[in-house]
Amino acid sequence: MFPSPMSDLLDGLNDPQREAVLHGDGPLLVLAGAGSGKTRVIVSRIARLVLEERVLPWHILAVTFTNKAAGEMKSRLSALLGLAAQELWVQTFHAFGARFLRREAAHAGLPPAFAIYDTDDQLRLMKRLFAEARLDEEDRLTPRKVLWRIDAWKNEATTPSQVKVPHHDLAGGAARDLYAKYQAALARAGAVDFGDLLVRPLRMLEEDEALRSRWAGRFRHVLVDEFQDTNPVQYRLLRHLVGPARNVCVVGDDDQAIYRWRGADVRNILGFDADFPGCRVVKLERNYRSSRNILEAAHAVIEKAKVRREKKLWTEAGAGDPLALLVGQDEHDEAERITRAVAAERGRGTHGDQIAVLYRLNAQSRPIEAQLRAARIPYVIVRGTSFYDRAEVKDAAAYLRLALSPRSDLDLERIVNRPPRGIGEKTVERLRAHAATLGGSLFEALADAARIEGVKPQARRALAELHDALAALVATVGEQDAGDAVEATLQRSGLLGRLEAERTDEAEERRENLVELVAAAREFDEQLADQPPSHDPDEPIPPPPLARFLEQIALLGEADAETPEGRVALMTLHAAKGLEFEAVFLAGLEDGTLPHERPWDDASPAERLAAEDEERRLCYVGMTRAKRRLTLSLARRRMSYGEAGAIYRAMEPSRFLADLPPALFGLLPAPASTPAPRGPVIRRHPGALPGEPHIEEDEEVAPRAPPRPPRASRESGQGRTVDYAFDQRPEAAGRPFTRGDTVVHEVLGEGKVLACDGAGREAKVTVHFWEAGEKRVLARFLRPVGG
DNA sequence: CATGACCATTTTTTT
DNA sequence: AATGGTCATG
Repeated sequence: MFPSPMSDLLDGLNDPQREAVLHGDGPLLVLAGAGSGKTRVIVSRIARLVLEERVLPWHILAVTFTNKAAGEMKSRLSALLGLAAQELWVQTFHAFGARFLRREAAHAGLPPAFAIYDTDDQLRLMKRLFAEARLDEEDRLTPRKVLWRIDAWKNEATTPSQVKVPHHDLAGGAARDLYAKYQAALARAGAVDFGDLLVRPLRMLEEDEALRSRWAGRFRHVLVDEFQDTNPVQYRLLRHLVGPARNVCVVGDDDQAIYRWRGADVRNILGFDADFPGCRVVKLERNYRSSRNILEAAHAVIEKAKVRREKKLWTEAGAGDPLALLVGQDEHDEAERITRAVAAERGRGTHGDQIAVLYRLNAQSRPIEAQLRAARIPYVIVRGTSFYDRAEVKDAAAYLRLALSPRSDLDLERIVNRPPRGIGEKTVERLRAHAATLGGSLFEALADAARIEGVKPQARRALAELHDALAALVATVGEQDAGDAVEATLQRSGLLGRLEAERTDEAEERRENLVELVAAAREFDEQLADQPPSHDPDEPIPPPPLARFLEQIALLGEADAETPEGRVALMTLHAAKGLEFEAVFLAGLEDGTLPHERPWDDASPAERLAAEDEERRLCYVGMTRAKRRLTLSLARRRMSYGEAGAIYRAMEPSRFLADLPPALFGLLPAPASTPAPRGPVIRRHPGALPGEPHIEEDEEVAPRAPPRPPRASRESGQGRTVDYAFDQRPEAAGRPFTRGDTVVHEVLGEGKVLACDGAGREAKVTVHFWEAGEKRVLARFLRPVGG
């Protein structure tokens, strides 16, 4: 007998996994703990639907939250289904929204090649509106804060006219007015922002019966990954897309809900079975990823969350290595210790790309990068964007968007004097005024440059030249491949010429970035060419390649770029969701960093608790990324804004550390005591608000502590232990423990070995520790090396 | 109008 | 630290 594709799909699945894959029609909720094989379940289920149930690929919609997740799913499906996989609708919610709006552009009142404004565009637009409304940050209202509110409104599908603001809330009222103006500006430019990608399709579906039934009948199966992170708009959108057969499968884990700040509502998953009566619920609680120590630790943290569904993952894996804790004097020292430990990890044969350093804030990556670079350890920063965030690339993108939709005033304002062509603020003001009298866009005013009042001949000529260049691009770009369009634009705009003329290293780097942009566009063209012709009868005429390329840039950043092999990955905890590594380093376990605290917001107590819960889940997500080894680290003090201020803030170890059972950590011989380095330290005086530090001035700045020797030294004995942690694992001690040894426990502090049996490869050690004035006993098995 | 010096502000987290 | 904005100067 030949193995059927089906038996391959089910091979090695446990019972609940099988149940989820084989579930027939009707709603299905899969509660999938970290590392429980959830992606495999979704992928196998989709493959089964296509292979077994003969569902047409374009009748299946699978949505994820991140591009990484979508990419992973697609590539696994390609392996199972071949070319058919390309016709599945597997994408992020936002990418789906964009696709929806492209199809229904006419209906939505959008140009077919509408632009997608990213955060940066949004901010610039809002600043412009502030300037026009002559609002100088009244009532502590800043462009950023307004955008924040708009985002929140959009997450709940609230239109400007639906916004309810109490009379006395002046800032709220102003924000609402700005929201209306902001939407009007987007409409004028024929653009949408990220929020619109979800809200507009939702409104269209809610308002148009015919459209609704068309889309509700379109997908025979809808699957949603990371369902715990859906916000109200996404959820309502989803409900419209689920057809009458109610074939909806959602997969998620309330313990991994980390997007509350973006409007995600865990109640979507907690109440799903109520919303879809008769829903089958499958729980995946067996973890296949991590050692038991790691799971225990993660569970100890998540268990303390105030609001959560009680559950516990289990595993058949062994205890594995103990956790380790590195304590640095400051963020540099922390980074140094992490780097040494990473080097040791690689020394044991772990591949670089199986090692990750995770942190709460992007800013934490800097010192770690510096140390890794110094140690010549190759690394990558995994971040949504970076390449496409560069100024020159954004300039180029603005030209490209203008070429597709010349009405986009925001883009025109950005590039009107880039490269510098002698058009200053005054000229732009006149241009704007002229556009206003014409009642048209800046581009139309530009066409009429000859008649703008009060512009000097020189500037007038510059305006006319810019218009000619843009008009030429507008005429050609729609017909071209993305690569050709980008190349022509870089030439015609003068962006490239300017950088070539400038003979500095910086200009050269910028020029290379632009060349890289052309290469990316060409690669995109090739991908398009490789795609098989669609079998979907509803497939509309595709928009110009350039428009699709720009969409990819807006939605994807460079996340799609292949992850370089063998490099240690650095990323935020948010970015790490859904990934796994042999060894994980979780940095910055301090109160204030993780859990992160925002001193400036005056949230209600309930808010604060909910926020702390989310930080806990974030910590949990980070810990559960690790398969075999988990190392936590912290800095005892941390510099706030850069080196210049030279102001440290003293940090307390994270409250989450206190939740970890001490026995999960390794036991080590006591290190030589090192005096704490002296330096200016900020302490919060009792009763002070966070963020209002008291600076202790009596301490002198001392050079940073010299790097520690990598091996534990033995001589201390009595000495007061300064660090309560030490960054070697037991085997690094180089010899077995004996009675009377002074040891340092990474959490409890210093203790003495009272009993010790077994002399060979394993020894049982009983140690007494003094913790907060209380004597505690710790017993553990250790495997010292050598002897 | 362009340029450069000086300053204030910034930090969550991502699509 | 790095960015963005304001102001004075050429």
